Parts: sequence; structure tokens; C-alpha cells
Amino acid sequence: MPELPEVEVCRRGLAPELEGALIEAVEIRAPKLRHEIPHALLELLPGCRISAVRRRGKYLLIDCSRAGVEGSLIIHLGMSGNLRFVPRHLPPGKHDHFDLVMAGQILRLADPRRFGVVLWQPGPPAAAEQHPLLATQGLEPLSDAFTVDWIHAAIAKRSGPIKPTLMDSHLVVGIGNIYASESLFRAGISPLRAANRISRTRYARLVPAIRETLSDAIAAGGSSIRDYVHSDGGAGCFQIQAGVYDRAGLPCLRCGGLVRQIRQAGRSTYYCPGCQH
DNA sequence: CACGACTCCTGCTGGC
DNA sequence: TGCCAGCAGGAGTCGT
Repeated sequence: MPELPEVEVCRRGLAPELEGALIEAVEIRAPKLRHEIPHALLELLPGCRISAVRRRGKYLLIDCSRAGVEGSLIIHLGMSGNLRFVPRHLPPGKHDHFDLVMAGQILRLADPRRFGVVLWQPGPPAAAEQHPLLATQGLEPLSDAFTVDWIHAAIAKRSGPIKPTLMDSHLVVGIGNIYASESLFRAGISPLRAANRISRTRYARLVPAIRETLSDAIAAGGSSIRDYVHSDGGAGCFQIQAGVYDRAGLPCLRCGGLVRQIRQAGRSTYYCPGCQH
């Protein structure tokens, strides 16, 4: 489910509940996700207080500390992960792999496909970005540094099609399969166009298109958070407004031509041949 | 270095 | 109705 907007919505839902909370216990039921959940968490986390919930790309960072222990929990939701608050003593479901037990509630991670990640990076909050999985992450697309000049330069050696290039998290983080298609649709750029053969003029449309696509999605998801943390982005608010994603064979909302579905780097791409060149 | 294919895993859908 | 191939929002690794 999660691309940058869903993870950000999740973070915003978690932060008010978690910041300042005391971790009483930890449960690990399925140690083997994309990586093994560190057994050491069982000893490290109880007694820790959470100071902040941050996001880097599609990773959530939960900063924890107590006397003698300081570090960040690194969580990635993979394709199918979700986090939600549940009452204490609620029996875990089949794919509920990890619990953070607090006084009033449990933060529970479910992930049927187990592509998610739960890891620990010791040290102060700033050290979390040094973790090997995070150190190689690309630019945040909602940051001021994400500009037309930057992307034009960064992509100069990328001869592959723009759509899978946009999804390379070592270049720009957080743009997944849905928002890559949507952003290119908004910008009127064909997903097939070679990245380094896209003019500065077109990037001047793409950069704001990416920003707006992601921000709109955050705003749409953000309106419906309450006690539980949003997760199934698939059925979520944003998809209803999708211009092309999952609309193969349906009329383009802008020109009425038919939306086309193709395969790029093993993933489905949706676009309107009439609007995108 | 950049790129595509392959891989991890479970669940759901669509076609027969 | 049941079965099975194919596909699903991610991303690391490996071979070219």
C-alpha cells in the first residue's frame, strides 16, 4: 500500500499517540520479514520512551531512549504492511507480526506479504540516517532541494524510461507505482520517454506535478485519520481521484481517449497516449 | 555505473 | 462452483 503519502499519513497518525509514550513490552511473532526482526528489541525497548516519529522516504523512524539505551526503530511497510492501534489483549491475527505494547494500547504491525522491515539503529536520532538502508536514499520530493535544476542534473545519465527512473528510491524517495503514473499524467509526459531526453521545460511541469500529486494524496488521506492509522491505500481516498492508475481501457478524464496499460520493469504503467508525449 | 530480471511472500481476481 | 495463472502499492541483489 504505502508510497510516500501513505507513510506520511501514517506518521501523522502515529506521532500524537506515540510521542512521549512509554514502551512496556514488545512482541515478535514472525521474526522473518524482508530482514529478520532483531531479537535484541525484546531487551532494548521495554522502558524506553518515544521522543519522535519521523519519516525518511517510505521508512518510518521511531526514536526511543532510556537510561543506557538510545536508538531508532526503523519500520518499512513493504507492499502490504499496516500499523494500527489496538486495545491491549486483543488476540493477534494471522499476519500480525510485531507489537509495541504501551500502557493504554498496542501499536500492531500486520504485513501479509512480509516485504516489510523492522530494524534497530543504535545511537542518537541523527544516526538513523546512517543505517545502510537509509544512507543510500535519494532526495525527498517535498523538500526545497527538489528542483527542476536538481532533477535535470541528477537524471543526465539516466537513459532508461522516465517512469521506472522516477521510482528509483536512490534518486528520489517515495514515488511508487501509483504516483509515478499519476505524476507523469499530470505533467503530460509519456512514461516511455527516456529520462535524459526530457527537456527542462517538461521537467518544469513534472516537478510541481510530483509535488502536487503527493501533497494532494497526503491531504486526502490526512482528513480521515483518527484513532487508527490509515493503511489500505488501495481502497483509500486517493485512488478514487486517480487520473490514470488502474483505469486501463477507461476514458481519460481530460481528453476522453482510452487509458493504456503497459509493463515497464515488471510493473504496470498507466497513461493516456492522447495527453502524454 | 546503469539497467533489467529475478527474488522474497500471501491473497485476491478473472478467465476457463 | 472450483481451479489456477497472473497480478498486487517495494526494493535489494545479481548479472550484463
